[in-house]
Amino acid sequence: MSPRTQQQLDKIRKERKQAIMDTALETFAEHGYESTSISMIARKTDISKGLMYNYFEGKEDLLTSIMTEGIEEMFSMADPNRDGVLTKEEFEYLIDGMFELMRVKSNFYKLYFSLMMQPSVSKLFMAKMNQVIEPFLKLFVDYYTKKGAKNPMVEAVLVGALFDGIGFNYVFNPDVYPLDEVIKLVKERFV
Amino acid sequence: MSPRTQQQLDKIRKERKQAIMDTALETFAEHGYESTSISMIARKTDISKGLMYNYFEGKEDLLTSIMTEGIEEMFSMADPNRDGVLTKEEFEYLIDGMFELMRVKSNFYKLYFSLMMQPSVSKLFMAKMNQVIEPFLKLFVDYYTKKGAKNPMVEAVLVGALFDGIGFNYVFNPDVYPLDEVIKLVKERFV
Amino acid sequence: MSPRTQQQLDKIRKERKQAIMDTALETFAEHGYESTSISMIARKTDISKGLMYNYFEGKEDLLTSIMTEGIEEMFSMADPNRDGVLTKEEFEYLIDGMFELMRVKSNFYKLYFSLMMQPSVSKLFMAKMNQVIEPFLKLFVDYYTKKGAKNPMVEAVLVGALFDGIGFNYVFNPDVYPLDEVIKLVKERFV
Amino acid sequence: MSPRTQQQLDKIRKERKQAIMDTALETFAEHGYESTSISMIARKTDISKGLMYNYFEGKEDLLTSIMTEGIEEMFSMADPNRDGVLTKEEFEYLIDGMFELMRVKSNFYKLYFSLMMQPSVSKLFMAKMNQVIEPFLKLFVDYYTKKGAKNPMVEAVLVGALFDGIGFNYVFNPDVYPLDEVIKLVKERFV
DNA sequence: GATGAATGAGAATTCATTCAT
DNA sequence: CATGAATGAATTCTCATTCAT
Repeated sequence: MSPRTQQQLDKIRKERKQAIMDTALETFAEHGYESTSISMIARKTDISKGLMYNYFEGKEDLLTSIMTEGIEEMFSMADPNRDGVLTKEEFEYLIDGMFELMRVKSNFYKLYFSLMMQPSVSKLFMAKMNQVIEPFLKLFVDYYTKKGAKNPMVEAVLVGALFDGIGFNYVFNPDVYPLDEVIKLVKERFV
Repeated sequence: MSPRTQQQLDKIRKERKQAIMDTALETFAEHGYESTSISMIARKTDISKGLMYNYFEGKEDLLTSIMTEGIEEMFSMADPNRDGVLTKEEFEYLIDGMFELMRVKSNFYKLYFSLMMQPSVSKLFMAKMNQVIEPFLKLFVDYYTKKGAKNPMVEAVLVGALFDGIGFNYVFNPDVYPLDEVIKLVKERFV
Repeated sequence: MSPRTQQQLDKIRKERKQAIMDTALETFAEHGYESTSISMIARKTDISKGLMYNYFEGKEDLLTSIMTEGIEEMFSMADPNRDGVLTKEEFEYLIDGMFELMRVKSNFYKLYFSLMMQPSVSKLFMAKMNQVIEPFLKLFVDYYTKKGAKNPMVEAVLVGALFDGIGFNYVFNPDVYPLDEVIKLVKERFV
Repeated sequence: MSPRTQQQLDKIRKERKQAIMDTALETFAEHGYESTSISMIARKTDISKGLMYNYFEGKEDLLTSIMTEGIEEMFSMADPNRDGVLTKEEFEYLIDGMFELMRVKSNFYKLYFSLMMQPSVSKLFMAKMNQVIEPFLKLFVDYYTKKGAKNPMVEAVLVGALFDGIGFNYVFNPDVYPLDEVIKLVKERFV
């Protein structure tokens, strides 16, 4: 047996780190951050408690890593800044993308929503999330401005609230929520 | 010398109990249910930890009491069942009532939202809240049916999501949120 | 209404004190000393917690009072020292008396046995109980000496153990224990 | 460097667990189950409170483990079921074994007796103990039947009470109790 | 890297006792 | 005399984190 190369080690490390984060996200989403113990995550990931601390500085670091990754992923997947202008088709496409993200990353959204509710925790992520949200808001404002809305800012805020509300309702009841039809209606009414 | 009369005792009990519930609601809303300790509440209410248990069976009972009271208040304040039919004016009035409630009881809403995010806790209140929400949903469906909407149910669900989303955004940023204008727009767009 | 006389007050006081002790004995016997709370006793006796402390200095004092009373009662009821000599008939009579006492005062015996098991507590009562037991033991020794037993002391000790054992088994299973037949056999074998 | 092997871990766990159980048995026997705190046991075992919960689910589990072990040990050491029949010699041997056990495991017996006194706890062990006691009782009944006793069952019950009583007296005064002579007399009188 | 034993701070809860009324 | 609100110390238990191996 030749010893593993540095690259192999890096790969293992990266994969394991991801495995921990995946399990943790799932568990945080299911039981909440506070109610999830490090032991639980370690057991589910099939590693020892001690090893967790080799990959993350602690529980909070684990949470931050998950959230950061999720936010970045959101940012990269749904980056709207192609040319800074939104056509009708692009708006619709963006809406689809957004809700598709919720479908695929529903655990992330669950966690996100639950963290937003705890101001003491949320400050950590608020800033980051705002970096994601703001460009969208700006796009919306531009869109409604161009459309000649009386108060484009408010219009944009309303759409933002709508996305949050639908997401919020959907991720906690994915099985019964009529997401597709709701999306269709959103498009009719807000695009 | 002589012991307190029953009335005096009742008064003390009622006031203390309310004081505890007020502090607890505030603290739960600020830090979340899990992250709030009984000690914290006791300290803030300026009573001993032990006394908490004279008034509530435990942390969960305290939470339940707060939520039950809040839900009942909500129910009584915003009871829509006058004649089971919603005119345009009544719909607008109802919207105003709803958001007024959020303004006044923003801590309750914060707590409500945060609890909904924690499956472990939420089951307790889901049922109760649904009793409150369902009649509204039904009213909305009727309203949109009468208005001749293609898909009244989806329309109602969308309004529900909108209320959640606005509430959610508002209670966590009450100072900067343009609530009045958003409400106005909701009325224009959804009534 | 004329105020109650001192005698009436004394009577009330005495009766109430007895009522507390009765309830306490019952509850201690049922749940054990440690597991019985002052609140529980107060509630059952239908008085306030505070009043308990008007009658007893504390939980331990209450226990001591109960035990002292019980032991004294035992002493007075089963006092064998008529002339210091035990005939066969008297021995049998004494045995009957003893077990009759267990039947009537089974709660006291339960408590007694359970306290004896906790050396830290028992020291308090050991001394007192020994004052009760010793004369009996002496009587037994005399009896067996007169009967010409090889080792009267051991004989007496054995009878003592037998009484304890039967009592112990009986008070914890009074419904199924064949007390009468066992007593009969004890007499046959040991008188 | 390298983590401990499974064997090392097993050894540590087994030893620690046993150490805790030993201390706990001693302390329960001395102060009673209720009056013994986890802290007390941890301090005596020279480990942290928290570690207790690595080895036992809680105080009750600790008690159950101790009792189960003790009962099993009793069962295995004093198993009378060789051929289901008891000769005179075997009976005497059995008596010796029983009291030898009391001598060696006097703490277990103390705890056993004290638990039997607390109905709240006792139900847990009553069943188990009866499994141990019943075969003995049956043996005794057979023995006395064969001996032609008028009422073998009562005879057996009496012997049972005697064992309890002697044990009870002995374990709480092992230094002064004339156990050997009492045993001798028991054999003379009951074998 | 990897393990899980071990710690210690802190959580919820209980309860004997005190005391203002 | 009587009440029960109030306290505070002690109890059981949890868990993030450390560390010897």
